[in-house]
Amino acid sequence: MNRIILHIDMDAFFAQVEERENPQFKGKPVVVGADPKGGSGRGVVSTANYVARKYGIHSALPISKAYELCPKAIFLPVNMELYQKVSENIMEIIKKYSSKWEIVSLDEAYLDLSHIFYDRKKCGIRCGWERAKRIAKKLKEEILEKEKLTSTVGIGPNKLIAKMAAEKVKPNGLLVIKPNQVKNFLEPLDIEDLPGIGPKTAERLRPLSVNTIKELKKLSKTKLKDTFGVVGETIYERARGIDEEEVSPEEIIKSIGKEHTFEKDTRDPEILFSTFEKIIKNVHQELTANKFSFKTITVICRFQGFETHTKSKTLKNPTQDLEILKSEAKKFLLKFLLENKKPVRLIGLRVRIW
DNA sequence: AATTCATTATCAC
DNA sequence: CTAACGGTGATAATGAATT
Repeated sequence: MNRIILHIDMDAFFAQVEERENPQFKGKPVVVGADPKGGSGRGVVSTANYVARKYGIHSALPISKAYELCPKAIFLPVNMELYQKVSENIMEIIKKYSSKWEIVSLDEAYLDLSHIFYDRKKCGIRCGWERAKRIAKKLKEEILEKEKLTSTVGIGPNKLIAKMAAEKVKPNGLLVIKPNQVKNFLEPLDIEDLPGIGPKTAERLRPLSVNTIKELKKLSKTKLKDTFGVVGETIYERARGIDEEEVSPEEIIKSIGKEHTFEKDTRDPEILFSTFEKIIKNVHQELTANKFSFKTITVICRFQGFETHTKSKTLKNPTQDLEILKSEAKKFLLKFLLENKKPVRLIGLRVRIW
């Protein structure tokens, strides 16, 4: 079945919302994320607006580096409640454009517009893509009108192409890639532009003289499968623009967790255990609020130097008992401290839902 | 021998 | 000291433990 899939992505979402709320920020570099603390902050950048990006600041960049690149930027904490509220409004708008939608995150969604091929007699199959483009313009306009925020839309024959198209024309862009354009669109792109190829995978491909998708396509399915396993096969398909993933709002949570990075690495048991206690309670709270039981408990401990370890235990039977969670989790933390004498950077707890 | 469990690695947002 | 590196969640690989 031929499809028309739309992907919409809000431009520098968190930063743009902050700019909307504080018009005096317009034209200035805005960085939403951890507190830089005069250069000693430990977190990362959540979102940088496009002015800040000119300084080389981007998502996931350590906030200390961001501060170094542009100390005069406006640094703001993440106001998640605000973004959540704005996101809900936007998603309500998006959902009106097709009954087949999928919310990916606070600022991203897919729409399946395939129905426009059929639902108007006088419009033959030929004009489907033109109509999709009109719809996208309308959607972008409505969001700008009602929420005063710009977005970028990509349209393609599947989710993969729609997403990659949007990625290429940010910010405030609109790009339609029809089936016969997929090959030319993909081939010149860098391998890291392909969803699923991150820094590690790219690092292994570049020495093989594989830097573009065109070059990636020279590798056989067998070679990719042997080198990268299941992911390798997916990469093979994606490099050819093949993606059959449906647009659907499935959302089955499989695990819940909380973690915390300390301001300074520490071995102080008071700090470690009181923080861990809060984490445990938070996880349990989340659990009971959703009437979930858990069966597997995983404790994460990251030491100085970023050395990260996990310990996990699967219970005989699923339970909701806070006391079991507490005692098992604390046992693990204690073990970590006995096994490893380094100061602790992060502790975390995750449970697999039953 | 097959399945589950524990751990690490990688990716995305 | 020469990188800096959050929080949340998913999935896969691999080897060990269990059934």
